[in-house]
Amino acid sequence: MSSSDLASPELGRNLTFGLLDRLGSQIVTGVFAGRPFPTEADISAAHGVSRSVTREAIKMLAAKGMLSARPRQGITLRPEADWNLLDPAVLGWLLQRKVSIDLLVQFNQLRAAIEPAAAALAAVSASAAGLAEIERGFARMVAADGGRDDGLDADIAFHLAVLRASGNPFFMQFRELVSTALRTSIRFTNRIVGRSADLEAHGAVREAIGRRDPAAARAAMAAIIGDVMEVISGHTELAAD
Amino acid sequence: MSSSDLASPELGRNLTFGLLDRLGSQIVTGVFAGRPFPTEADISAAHGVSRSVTREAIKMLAAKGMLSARPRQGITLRPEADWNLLDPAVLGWLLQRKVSIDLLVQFNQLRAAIEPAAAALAAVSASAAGLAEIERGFARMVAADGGRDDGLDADIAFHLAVLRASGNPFFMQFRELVSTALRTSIRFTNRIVGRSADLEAHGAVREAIGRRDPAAARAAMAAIIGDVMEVISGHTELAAD
DNA sequence: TGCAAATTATTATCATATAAATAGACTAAC
DNA sequence: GTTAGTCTATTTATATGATAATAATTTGCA
Repeated sequence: MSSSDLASPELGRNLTFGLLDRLGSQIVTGVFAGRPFPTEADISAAHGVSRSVTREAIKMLAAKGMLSARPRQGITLRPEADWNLLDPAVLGWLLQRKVSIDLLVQFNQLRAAIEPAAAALAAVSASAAGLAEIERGFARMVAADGGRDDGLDADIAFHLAVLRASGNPFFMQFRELVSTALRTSIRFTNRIVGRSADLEAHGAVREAIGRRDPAAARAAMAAIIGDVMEVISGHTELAAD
Repeated sequence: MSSSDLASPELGRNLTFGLLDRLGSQIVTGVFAGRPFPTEADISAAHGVSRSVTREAIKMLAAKGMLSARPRQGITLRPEADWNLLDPAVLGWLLQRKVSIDLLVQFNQLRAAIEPAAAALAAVSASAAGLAEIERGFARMVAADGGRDDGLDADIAFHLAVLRASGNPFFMQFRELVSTALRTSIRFTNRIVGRSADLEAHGAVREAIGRRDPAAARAAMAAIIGDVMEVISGHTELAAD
């Protein structure tokens, strides 16, 4: 029932965040799909909390584009198109609904758009600190060398370092999505992080950025994600849902 | 003092949303930069509203990643890296701080990553309805033909249609950013929407998507944004801030 | 000094009362 | 019969006061 570890760690901190988490999950999993959304009073009663707690949770969901409240009309579910999907909490709830291949494909389509561009930008404008962070991420991947536990974390650290090195704060917004995609991909595909081909590809990104070659950095990053995408689509028929 | 027209239209609907808007603006414009964030009681007093209103506004800002509240510790400003920059409201506040060339460049770097990818996806998988919407957007641009008022709206409609036609809901998250970037670019650069070269470029996107040619669609969209970027950087030295 | 307990400042929660907004029904005027 | 106005019921919006939980700080003690 609790949300994925991706979502903000404070989701269960208190009654309000707990209710937020439960409602967010329920909304995303379609519990309120056909029927009218319950009223403030109903929610309070159903979850055994005061109106203040309910109202604050509702307001948070409204801030994420999921609900809207008006006098006499009540609380209404906003269309899915209005949800702030890149919000880490929403992303977390989304994974409870469907850790489907579909969602994974959509994640990686977005990664395929963002990460090569970030790599190219990083090649042009990464600071020394940014380059060092990329270097560290790669070193960790090398050290983890294959199936070790740290391999995935190192992989994530590397990709986040590239996003950060782009210098564009909007690109950093995708860190949760990228982390999630990597964590989820690996679970679904049993891909071995750090296997030689993968390591080589990451090395090419690191090298191109260090060499200040945006085109090569872009291409190398695109290759990494293309590989992932290929593995995923290879599993499309297998995985049930 | 009121937020940009981009931000949710309901920002001034009631006391809570009004306070949300004012606090969001103040935070983004750096009013609380050096000093500790005021307490719940201080905010209530300063804005002449009850604690409920204050708490609900605070909770909404927390939901957008901007604030965090804990007993005894008080309300704290979260680092800018945690803000949900793609949230339409945050985006709106951001434009009040600095409608700077910097921000415009960052917007268009993101557009350059997203929109060509969306165009390529649309070429592969757009539905008939999606194609029709793109077609309508382009027709509107042609009809507006040059400096007419509808030109900008038509331009925006075209770009949003491509995002939607991609079929990936995550790409649709960028509609506010794209709309804003287009509206802002035009104000900053006096670019004439619908001038022949621009129209031609948009026609190329439409045609490539219709022809189901992802590579051409990607290239044509990239060209459009490359043009905008060029005009913007041409103004980099001119605009003061 | 170092640890434990008391203090205190602040948010979290609850309960209750009143106000405001609005959808929908009803009514009256033209 | 259609329009505009009015009423009413429902629901959220706002206000307030009391209590609980939390954690930083201070105090007291060994």
